[in-house]
Amino acid sequence: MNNTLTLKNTVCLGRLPDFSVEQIFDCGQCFRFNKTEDGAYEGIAFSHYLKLFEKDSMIYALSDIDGFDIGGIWYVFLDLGRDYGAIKASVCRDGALLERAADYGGGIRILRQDRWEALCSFIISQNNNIPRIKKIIDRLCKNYGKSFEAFGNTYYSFPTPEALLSAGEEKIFECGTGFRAKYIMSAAKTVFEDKAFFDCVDKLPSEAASAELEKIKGVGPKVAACALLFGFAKFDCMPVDVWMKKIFDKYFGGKVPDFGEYAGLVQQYLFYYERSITLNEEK
DNA sequence: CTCCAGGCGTTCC
DNA sequence: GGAACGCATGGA
Repeated sequence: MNNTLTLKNTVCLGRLPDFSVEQIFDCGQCFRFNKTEDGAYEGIAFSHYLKLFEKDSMIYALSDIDGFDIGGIWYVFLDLGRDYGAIKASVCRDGALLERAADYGGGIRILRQDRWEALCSFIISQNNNIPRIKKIIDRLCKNYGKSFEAFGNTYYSFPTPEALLSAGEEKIFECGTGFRAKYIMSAAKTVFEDKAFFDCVDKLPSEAASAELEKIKGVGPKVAACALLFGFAKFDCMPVDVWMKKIFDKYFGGKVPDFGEYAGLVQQYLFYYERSITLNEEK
């Protein structure tokens, strides 16, 4: 990458409270961002390139498009308009686990991802691990996404439902999706045939929205919750999987607590906290 | 070799 | 209603 170009196009976002680039992109909520050699994170969202890094407690960004001002695509994507400090103060009062988890992952923001990408990505995530999920999505994008140039490099957008439908189930299977290929096709078909599908889902309260998504073959409560949290910013949706059930069993006596309005965010703090501890123990 | 990974559909009782 | 099982794949 051209260094002069990088410096010239980098914008400083200032000191962002409750904002950690590493935590945001390393907490398992998105699959198209990776750490660079120089410790930044870069990736593709909404068919554009974005790179973020921290220096002297300041956040810097590089993109092939503007959008960091109020209402811009990165402003929305990074959820810059939300006061996470206030949310943390209002939800984490158990004095123990939740407090520690929110403190540990306090820089997490729930990214407002593309709705189709979120749904499709978490269909792929089922019975799968994060490195392999990333590889599969990368293949889908390279094969069926639209290419574009940014800073002298070629990147690929996430494929549209139409592009995947045109490719056909066999080709999607060949990207390593396995038994999920038919699920991806059914989701693509639903979204392609009903242009208002996501807008309808968005208008529904979370429980009804989940039921609507679960009509798609291969979408269960977990995939629906992830899609609604990360694609629709429905913060009360809590993606409870086998992993989280173990945590609830360990700390809450097996029952899944009701974390209320911000259950999804609280769950993400817990997920990141417990997972990081486990990963560190393995090292 | 077996086991597991941010699950879900099917089949059985 | 819920427990058991298969599913594609690759890394540990």
